[in-house]
Amino acid sequence: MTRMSAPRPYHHGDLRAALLKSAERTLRDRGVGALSLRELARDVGVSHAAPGRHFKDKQTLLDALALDGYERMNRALAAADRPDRPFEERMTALARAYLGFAVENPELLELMFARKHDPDSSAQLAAAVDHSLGTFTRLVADAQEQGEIVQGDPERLTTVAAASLHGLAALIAGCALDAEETLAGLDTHVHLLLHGLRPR
Amino acid sequence: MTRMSAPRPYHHGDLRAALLKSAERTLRDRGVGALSLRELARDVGVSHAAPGRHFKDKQTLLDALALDGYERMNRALAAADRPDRPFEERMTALARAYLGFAVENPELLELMFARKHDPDSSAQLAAAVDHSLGTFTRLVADAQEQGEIVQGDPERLTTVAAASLHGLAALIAGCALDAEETLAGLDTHVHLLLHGLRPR
DNA sequence: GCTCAATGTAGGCAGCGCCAACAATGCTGT
DNA sequence: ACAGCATTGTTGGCGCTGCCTACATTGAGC
Repeated sequence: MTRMSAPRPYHHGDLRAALLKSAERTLRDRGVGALSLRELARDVGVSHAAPGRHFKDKQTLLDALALDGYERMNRALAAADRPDRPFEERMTALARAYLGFAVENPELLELMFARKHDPDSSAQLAAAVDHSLGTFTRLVADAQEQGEIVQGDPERLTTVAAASLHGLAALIAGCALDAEETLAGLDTHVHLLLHGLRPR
Repeated sequence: MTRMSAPRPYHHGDLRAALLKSAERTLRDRGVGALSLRELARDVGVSHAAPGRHFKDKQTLLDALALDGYERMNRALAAADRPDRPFEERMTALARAYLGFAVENPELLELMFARKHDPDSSAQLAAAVDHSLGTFTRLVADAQEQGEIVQGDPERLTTVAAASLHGLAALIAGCALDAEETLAGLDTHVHLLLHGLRPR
């Protein structure tokens, strides 16, 4: 019995993961606008309705991509943190990790910070965001304890730092800033953030 | 001759403006994802292909919306600037103007900073971005001249300030920050930005 | 007043997301 | 062992979309 090119068994085995992987690649290569469930199904080699078994919605798939993005980013942030180092060094390392992720996954970042999410996913996404912010909040709290930064509502200080970094990321993603140049000047940027724009 | 409810003349008169106006409303009410050229045509009362006479593309219409957004934003920034005032006051006023615009036009802002633009529009959009940044660059240059802020590459200092504000805007747009709360704490935010996080 | 460019209309095409009906598969209890 | 059933994949179809082409109407310039 010659069977030509071993047809895939009726059941894929791990279609959900395969779809996410393929979607992640398309997202990176051609942007979120080019993502289509039907093309995704073709790429993976299943019928056009198969993805519907794993993602009730296109939005649900996008949310799953975003969640995966948060998990990777949070791992990167955790790996970059050096709690035993002085504040500025820690902050710079975290900034580098965050911006590195942003530069390499601009479309994904856009998805992660998009305002539209399925209600079912938003709880998990909110938790992931909290986890990311938590890394910075911990840093701020530690630094306040050591007297390395000013007192005051730690949440506000975290916001100042996070907004600065996220702004850089967003400007890079929007091509308003050059990625390499920004990364090269990141130490100075963080220094200015910590020491202020006013002369001392 | 009774003509019932005076049918619109064959030529609309200013279809382009009408389309942009209707699109802006839909964008604000239901987001960019809900924008459809055909629905737009129905709303304005023309045939489904009429918009194509004024916008070669859907992207071209989005770019036109973004450009209009920049013009309104730049007017708001220009109106808020008070060149005769001290640096911190000027910066706070600009920050308030920018964030006010961001809070009231989150979807539009997303469009303005989107990475995908038609090549024909991108020159005008780049000019509009430069105009926006120019307001801040001028502020930084003035302040350096007065010795109110540190010396150094003014472009870098502008980036620090712009990234911070844009980050706040993006976080608000992504619902990661509460709009009113952020606006209420804006003075403090700018103060921290200027004076740094480190104790003096 | 004729001509022509500009602008609006009608119809059609392929692709999309989503849905419902059906088919193949593998798990589970007896 | 195998019947029953939930899971997962397939097929077909609906209405929508953006875009294209051919045609109709209009206003402006000669």
